[in-house]
Amino acid sequence: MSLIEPRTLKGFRDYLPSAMVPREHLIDTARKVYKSYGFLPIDTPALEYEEILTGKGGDESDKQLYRFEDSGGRKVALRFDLTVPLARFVAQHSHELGLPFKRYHIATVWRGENTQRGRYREFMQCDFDTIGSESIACDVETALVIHDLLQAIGFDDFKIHVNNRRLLTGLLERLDLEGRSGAVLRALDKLPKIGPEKVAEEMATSAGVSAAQAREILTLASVSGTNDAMLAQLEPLVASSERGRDGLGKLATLLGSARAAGVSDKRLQLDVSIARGLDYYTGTVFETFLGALPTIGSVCSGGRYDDLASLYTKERLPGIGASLGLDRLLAAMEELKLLPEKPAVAPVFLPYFTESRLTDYFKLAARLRQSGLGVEFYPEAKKLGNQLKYADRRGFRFALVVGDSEWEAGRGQVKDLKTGSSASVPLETNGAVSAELLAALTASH
RNA sequence: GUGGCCAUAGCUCAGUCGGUUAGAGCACGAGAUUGUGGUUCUCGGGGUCGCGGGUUCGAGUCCCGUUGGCCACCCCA
Repeated sequence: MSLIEPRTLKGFRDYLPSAMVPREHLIDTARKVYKSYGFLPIDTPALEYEEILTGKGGDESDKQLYRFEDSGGRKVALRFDLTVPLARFVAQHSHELGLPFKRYHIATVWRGENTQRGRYREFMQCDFDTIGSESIACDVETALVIHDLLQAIGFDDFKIHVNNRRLLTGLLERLDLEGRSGAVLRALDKLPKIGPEKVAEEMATSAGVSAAQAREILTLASVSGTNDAMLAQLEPLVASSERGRDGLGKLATLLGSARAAGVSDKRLQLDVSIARGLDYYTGTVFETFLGALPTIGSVCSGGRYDDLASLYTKERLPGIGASLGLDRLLAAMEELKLLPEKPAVAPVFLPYFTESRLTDYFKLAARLRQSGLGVEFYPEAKKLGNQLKYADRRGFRFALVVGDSEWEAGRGQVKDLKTGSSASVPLETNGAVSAELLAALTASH
C-alpha cells in the first residue's frame, strides 16, 4: 500500500514547539498591552457569507479571497482581514455593545496571494480598534498602543510613521483631482522605493495627473526634517484647504500628545509619503518599521476610517485601529536572532530513577505543582545520564534527582543544570514540601 | 496574477566532462567500570537525489513539464 505524502499547502505552515512558544509569548504580550488600554476581546467566524467580505476592499482583495460553495450551496469565503468582519460585527451588535467600543481581535486570516519571506496565505493578525468616536484622543491612543506594544515585545529600535490623509486629499481637492486619490496614494506609497520621477510618471498614467499637479503633490510629499520643522513647512502648503488645515492640526495634536505621554520623536515620525494601500482610511494613518530590518515592511499598520460599517448599517460608525503583523514580526525576530534557541519549559525536571517508586514520584511532583512550580516528570526509568541529557537539551533550569539513597534519607538532590552544582535538601517537613526544597528550586541567578 | 533563481539524509551542504555500492558536518539512537547532562571518542539508523516524462548503452548531473521554496513586480501584515 502506498503511503500518503505528508505535506502542507503552499503558504500554510505547521508550528513546531520552537516556533509556537515565541508565537504564544508574542500573543500574550499583545493581549496584555491591549487590555492595559481597556480594549476587550472578541472573536468572529473564520467563514462568512461571500457577500459580507466582497463588498469592500476592491478588486485586489477580491482576487485574494478564498471562496467556495459549502455543502448547502451557500457562497462562503474565508475572512481576508479582521476589519471587515469587525464592521459586520458592529453593525449587527451595536445596540448591545455601546459606543465607543474598543475591541481587540487576535485571529487567523487567509489570503490567496503569492508567498514570500514573512508573507503567507494563512497568517495571524492582532487588531485593535476603537469604534464610535472621532476624537483625536483615539488617534493618540492608537499611536501609544503601537509604541507600547513594540516596546513590550522587546524592540528598541523602531519607528512609527504617521500621516494624515486629509493633508493630501485637501491638496487634491484644490487641484481638482479629488476622485483620483486612490491611484495617487498608491503611486505615492512607492516614493521611497522608486523615487519622485517614477512616481510622477505613474501618477500621470494611472490618474491623469499633469506635470504641474505632480510637482505640487511631490512637494508636499518631500517635506522632511524633524516633526516640528515638517509641521511648519506644511502649513503654507495646505493653508488654502480647510480639509488640509484640519489634517495638519490633527497631526500636530497627535505628535504633541504622544510626546507628552513619553513617546520620543525618534520613535514617532511624521512621514507625509505614507498613504496605506487600502482606500478606506480617511484620516490618521500609521506604519511601523524596524530600524534593524526595514526591508521586511511595516510590522504594525492602521489608521482612521470614518465609515467602517456603511455597507451593513445606516448608523454612522467612525473608528480607528491598527494591526500587528505577527508572522512578519516573528520572521523579523528570527532573522535578528531575538528568539531563544531553546523554548522555555517547566522549571523543574524530575528524572524517573528508582523504578519501583513511581507513585512516590507522582506524589512529589504533584506537591511541587501545588506549590506553584512547573515540573516535568520523565516517563521512563532510563539511565540518569540520558535523562539529564534530555533535560539539558530542553533548557531546564533544575533537575531534582531522587534515587534509592535519597528516598531512604528523605532528601533530594537539587542540581542546577546551568552551573552543574548540586545541593542536598530535605524533601518534606510535616507532610508538606519542605521550604528548603522550594527555595532551592526557585533560586535564580 | 507576471517574471528570475533554486530543489541531494531531519537541517546545512559536497558530488569533477553524463559512468560502477551517493558523501560530510550537525541532529538523532546505542556504547565508552554500577547513579549525574552540556566537551571528547567509537559504532549505528536514516536518501523514491521534490515529483512525472524525455534524451542516452548509462541521468543526482542534460531537456521539457509539474509541485514546492526564495527574490522582484503587484498588493499588503
